Amino acid sequence: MFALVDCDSFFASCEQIFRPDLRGKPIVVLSNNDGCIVARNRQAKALQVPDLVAYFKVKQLLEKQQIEVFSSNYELYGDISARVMDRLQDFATDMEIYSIDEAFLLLPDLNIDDTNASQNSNAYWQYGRTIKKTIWKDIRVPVSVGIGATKTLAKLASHIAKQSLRCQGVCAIVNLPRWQKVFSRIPVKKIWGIGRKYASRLQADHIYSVWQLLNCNPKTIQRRYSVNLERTVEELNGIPCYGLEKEIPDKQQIISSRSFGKKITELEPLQQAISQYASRACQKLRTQNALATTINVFIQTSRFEEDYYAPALSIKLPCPTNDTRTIIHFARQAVWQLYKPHRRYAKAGVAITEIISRTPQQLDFLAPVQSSHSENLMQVLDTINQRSGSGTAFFLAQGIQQKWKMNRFMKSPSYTTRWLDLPCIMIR
DNA sequence: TCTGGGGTCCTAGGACCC
DNA sequence: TCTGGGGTCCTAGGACCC
Repeated sequence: MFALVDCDSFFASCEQIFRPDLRGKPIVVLSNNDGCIVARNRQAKALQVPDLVAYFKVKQLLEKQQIEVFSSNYELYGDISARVMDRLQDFATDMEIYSIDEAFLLLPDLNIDDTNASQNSNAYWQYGRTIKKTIWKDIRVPVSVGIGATKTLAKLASHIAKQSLRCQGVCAIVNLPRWQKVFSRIPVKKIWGIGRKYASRLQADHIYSVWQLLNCNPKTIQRRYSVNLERTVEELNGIPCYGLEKEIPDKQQIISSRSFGKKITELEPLQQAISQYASRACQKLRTQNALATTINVFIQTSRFEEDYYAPALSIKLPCPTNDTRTIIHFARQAVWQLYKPHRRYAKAGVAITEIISRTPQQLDFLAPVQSSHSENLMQVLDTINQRSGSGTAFFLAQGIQQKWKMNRFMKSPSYTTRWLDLPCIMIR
């Protein structure tokens, strides 16, 4: 049996750990730059605060309802997540960390009588309750637990666990026929793997509820929709199509992008921002010991304004590399080409779209290779940032960070050409 | 004035070859 | 010049997830 353990409104719950006075009160957490709402606790949802809505649109509502608002703190959330995952290990024979706030657990055999479905279901429910109580007791994070024979059923169970108060945060789907009534009332779009588009196509075919989809012929579904949806139908019937994915696979692409707090119209700040993203992407690249062969650079004005301008440029690198300076160089060049003046840029980013692993064979094959000087410099950079916090060591191309006064550099006419790949270390 | 930041997989269609 | 089938590879776009 699989269990899906899902932290309840995770970011909000993390904030509450340090603000126990806010327990039972409505709170929301905002995205980067406080752009929009990314997490709401149960009380905030009850007050009709919508998800992923622009902050400015609901600011008044939030103030009127006295809803506490937090800027996001991803380092903190990562830390709490690691503690939750660590604790969950004790309850599983195997485990997959699915996202920052979710994990699939393969449950141990509970040694129960297979012929007695209701006893069976109760045993799993009790087990789920123990998980929930333990995580709350040890870490003060509320979780929901869904249990089922497949990942899709476990997901569905966790949805039911969150919806119904009677579940007390835990739902075990053991004997499918008993769930006909409940499944008939749940719309298909609540199923893992079914989004807006599939839901409306299914609706056009008069398939509305989970129970209806469960009773469809998988092969028909495959022909009419896709193999994925066919697998979903199988999984709903308790036939596993997906196992635990234990190993974290190396990323096939790495994206680093941000919306700006304030719109940018000038070229240089845009290039500094791009340099910043290029640097982050390279850092991620090096942690998986890989090299980039192609990057994609994009800049965008706001989608919400007229005359939306969102060009992108894909660049094949002359040789595979993970040297921040090289990627910065090409990324800046791309921005220079894409840039048009008199526009208000709202967002930019760098994506490393083609990645190769840095195996010895690859390096032999792919000459010329990075110099050892480059390797050493990147290692020093990463080590400093690991030990002293990210952003401690960087390149001048990324712009002068924090409160640094580097007027002499910045005002020099040759600043952009001569010192761009100069490494800098910030002294705190 | 202010509107997230990541990812994966599948499929259809075009280019090209025999 | 037109007609035909079978196959692979690549890419863009669509759909989904958190």
